[in-house]
Amino acid sequence: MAKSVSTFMLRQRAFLKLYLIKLVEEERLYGLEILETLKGEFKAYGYKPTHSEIYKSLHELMADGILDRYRRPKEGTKLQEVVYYRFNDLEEAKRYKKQLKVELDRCVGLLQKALKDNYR
Amino acid sequence: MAKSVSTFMLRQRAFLKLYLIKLVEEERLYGLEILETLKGEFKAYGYKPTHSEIYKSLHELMADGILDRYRRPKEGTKLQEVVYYRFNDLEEAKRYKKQLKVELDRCVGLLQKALKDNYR
DNA sequence: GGATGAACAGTATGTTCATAA
DNA sequence: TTATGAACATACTGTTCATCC
Repeated sequence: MAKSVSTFMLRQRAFLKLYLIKLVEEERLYGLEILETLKGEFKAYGYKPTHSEIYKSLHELMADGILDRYRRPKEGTKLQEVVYYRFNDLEEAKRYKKQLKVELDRCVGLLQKALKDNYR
Repeated sequence: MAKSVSTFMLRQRAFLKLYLIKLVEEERLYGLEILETLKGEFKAYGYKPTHSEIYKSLHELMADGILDRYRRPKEGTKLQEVVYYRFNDLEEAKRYKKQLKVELDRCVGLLQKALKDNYR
């Protein structure tokens, strides 16, 4: 059930989902940790995602069947439960990544065309 | 009265305004001719602007004080009047272009980071 | 039918509120 | 206070409608 691709630029949601897949591959983080990690990553690029976009992106990845979630006590503590994510369908995740590559290339091409056409 | 810059990606409207400034510099075209020209330009990039985005972008450039408009019979005909555009404030146009350059560079940087971080 | 523009509708995304621990 | 999520509000953009040649 692929979303129809936005015609002009890729949407923030799609961009975040790509990074969420990467983070789930690499480390175990819960929602707000993910948020802080990504804020750090993108700070130099003037982009600061919000908690609600992160959660919505995670939920969308679950609706896509790519991730699922489990509750577990936060590292170090015994009491507070937080939500972690893992892959439900790794093949689907790979397919999503591959698709995003095409879209990212297209968008870079469009923006670079604008730079070429309008400057110097 | 600059619009606050979208944090994630530049908006379609801003992108179109940049190209509209370029077209007004280069040739005299009215709305639907501009639309067809830009459809041709971006076809290879999977982007197809709509007539209503073009008109809204033109109107916004007038509201910004950058362009103004005049009616004139369509080339070749005597009867039908169409709307052409010319610069009202060329300095402001240059300022807009300069600002967009920064934003385009930022966006390309963000997308290329995503390519670098997520693929090979 | 071509040209311009406005109205309307849907979607994308940010801000605020609710709940729990 | 931190964590999660939903609700709400707004911004962006595409589709449809209206009007005028």
